Amino acid sequence: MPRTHRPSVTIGDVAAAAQVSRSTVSRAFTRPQLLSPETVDQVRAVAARLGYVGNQAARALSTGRFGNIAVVVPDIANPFFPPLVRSMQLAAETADLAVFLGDSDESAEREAKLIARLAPQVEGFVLASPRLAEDLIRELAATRPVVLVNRDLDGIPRVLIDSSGGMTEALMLLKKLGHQRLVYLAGPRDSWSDQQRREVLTSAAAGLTVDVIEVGRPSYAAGRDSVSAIVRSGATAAIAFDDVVSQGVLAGLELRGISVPSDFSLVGCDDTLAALTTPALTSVSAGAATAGTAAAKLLAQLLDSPDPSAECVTISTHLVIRATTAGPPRRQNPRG
Amino acid sequence: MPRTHRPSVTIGDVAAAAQVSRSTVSRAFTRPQLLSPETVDQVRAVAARLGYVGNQAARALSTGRFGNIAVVVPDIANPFFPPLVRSMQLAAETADLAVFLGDSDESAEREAKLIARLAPQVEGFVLASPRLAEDLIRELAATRPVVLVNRDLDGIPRVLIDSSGGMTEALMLLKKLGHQRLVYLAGPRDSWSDQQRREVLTSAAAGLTVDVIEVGRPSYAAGRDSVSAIVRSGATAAIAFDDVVSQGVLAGLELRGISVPSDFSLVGCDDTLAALTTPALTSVSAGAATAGTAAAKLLAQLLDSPDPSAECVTISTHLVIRATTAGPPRRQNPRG
DNA sequence: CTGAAAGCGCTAACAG
DNA sequence: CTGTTAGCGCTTTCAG
Repeated sequence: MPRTHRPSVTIGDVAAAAQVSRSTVSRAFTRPQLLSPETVDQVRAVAARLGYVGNQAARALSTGRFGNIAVVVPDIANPFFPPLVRSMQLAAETADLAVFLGDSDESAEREAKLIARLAPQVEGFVLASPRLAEDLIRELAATRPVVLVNRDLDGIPRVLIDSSGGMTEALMLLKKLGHQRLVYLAGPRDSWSDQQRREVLTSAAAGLTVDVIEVGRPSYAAGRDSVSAIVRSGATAAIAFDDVVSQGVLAGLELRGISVPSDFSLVGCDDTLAALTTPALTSVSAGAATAGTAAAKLLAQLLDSPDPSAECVTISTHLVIRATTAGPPRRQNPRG
Repeated sequence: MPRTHRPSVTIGDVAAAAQVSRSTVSRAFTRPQLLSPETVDQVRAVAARLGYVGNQAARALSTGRFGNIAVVVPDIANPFFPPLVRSMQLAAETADLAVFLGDSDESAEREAKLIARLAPQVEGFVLASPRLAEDLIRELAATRPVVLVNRDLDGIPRVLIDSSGGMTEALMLLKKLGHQRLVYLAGPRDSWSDQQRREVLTSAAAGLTVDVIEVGRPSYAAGRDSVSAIVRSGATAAIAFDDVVSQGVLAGLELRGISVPSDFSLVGCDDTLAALTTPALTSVSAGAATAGTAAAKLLAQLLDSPDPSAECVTISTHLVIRATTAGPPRRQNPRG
């Protein structure tokens, strides 16, 4: 039955070359304990020589395991995610897991579609900053292992980057420097990170006045355009939802001749761009890479033994002080 | 033979319930034209009622088609790649293709491993800036459709971002501004982009003197550390292999009290960070997103009809002039 | 410890 | 138009 011809080396080829049965080859990889060490070595050597790579689809058909996971992010072009995805992929590789990437374009609907499309070939999901409704996530998680990143759903394994440490430090620093009034440039409302940051800032303000300015989808332009509102607020410092927004603010400030940090202080979040720019930004570190590794490991472990006890790993943050923070200007308002 | 039990409804269940053969069920989904409309409707109705979802692995095993492609990049954390990957994934989605992501960590060896691992579940590859040896790429391309990005291998479909336009413009601008001596901060030798840029700069120098400084793996630190060599060269302007290096140079320059652009002019490449920083960088646009879309479309088309004529789409570049370029400093110190 | 044989769920000739 | 049949490449009882 001649069909689509795929010239790849199969388990049969290896078996023939090694003069053993197919089963033996199979066992050499999946359950070497059942074979004599010499056989294992020999078979593996032959396999390596031939460049044999197990056909995952066939394996999956037989075992129900695909050896694939999917990571879906709202926007891979957002500098927060690449390190996350990267470390996840590297960690997945050591568990011999291949990874699908889904970019939902910040849309819950597209996220759902992606998940549905990927689900039949995937053993588990890593959902990074998912925009999906809680019940849909729970529904998915009932089906197969799901690890959340930066979304706090009780009972579902998750890794959370806890901004509160860094945020509090930022608050303290600003206070110590003498600022009294600041603004938070808030991110998307359905982002857990934003909710957390917002809460820390408004509840633990430590005697400072902090106004919230909504910038919507975090972008450079959004940051730049928020400057007039910042100036209007009379604040002498700002904390931005992320470094991209922060850069935008920096640009907007320069445009108005307000210089940082002498006239105005600025703190970003995530430390994605912060170290790479001039001036270097003060920022709350995020450890996205750490989170990625943790998520992959958590998922791999879940696949091995579907542990019902949902783990939650928390990654703490701290403030990295660079060049954009200083005391408030002498005059009451920076060029009002 | 009781094995891993997967409670899912199979084609057989549908066939039984609908009182038809398995083939009929199969055809109802894959080639409805071959069936009477009533049969199709009936089968589909039963399938829907039972919640039947085709098993991808089985389908793939039988047809050799997975509906999956893979994109492998040297480093997804390098800001050049996320927009590329993103647009590719979005384009792939419209062709109903799911995408695997591989990060080779700039290693040809890991790249080969990833490819081998992914190959059995993938219909085609997009290899972005592959570090792999030419013969290995050709070997793979003989097996299945492969689209290259920024690697120029005759006979293999590829999309090339042609820097020469932008580079030449940069040269012209710098010349017009009065610079006479500049340096090129060169990237990795096995990068096609670097080779191309290097050649344009050294061959089309238009009467300018251009020295080449090797920075190795392009990074912020590499750029920053190259500043002493730049100063030593006596150049009044630099073109960097990419924006990350460019940012590093900017930082290194500031550290020495050399200000940009009044004392020194700087041009980056790829326009990845350039617009997001303060000061905004003059940079050669890259159109990574355009390249991603083009690559995905090319691959999708190749999958439909394995056209032997290897297409090569070229994306042209231009210079985006921002704040880091100006004329060379005056010989004498300006007044006071 | 190793081989033989029976499928996993699906599709694709090939009849009828 | 529809059923029969023979696998895709792998794992896994079950014998030996």
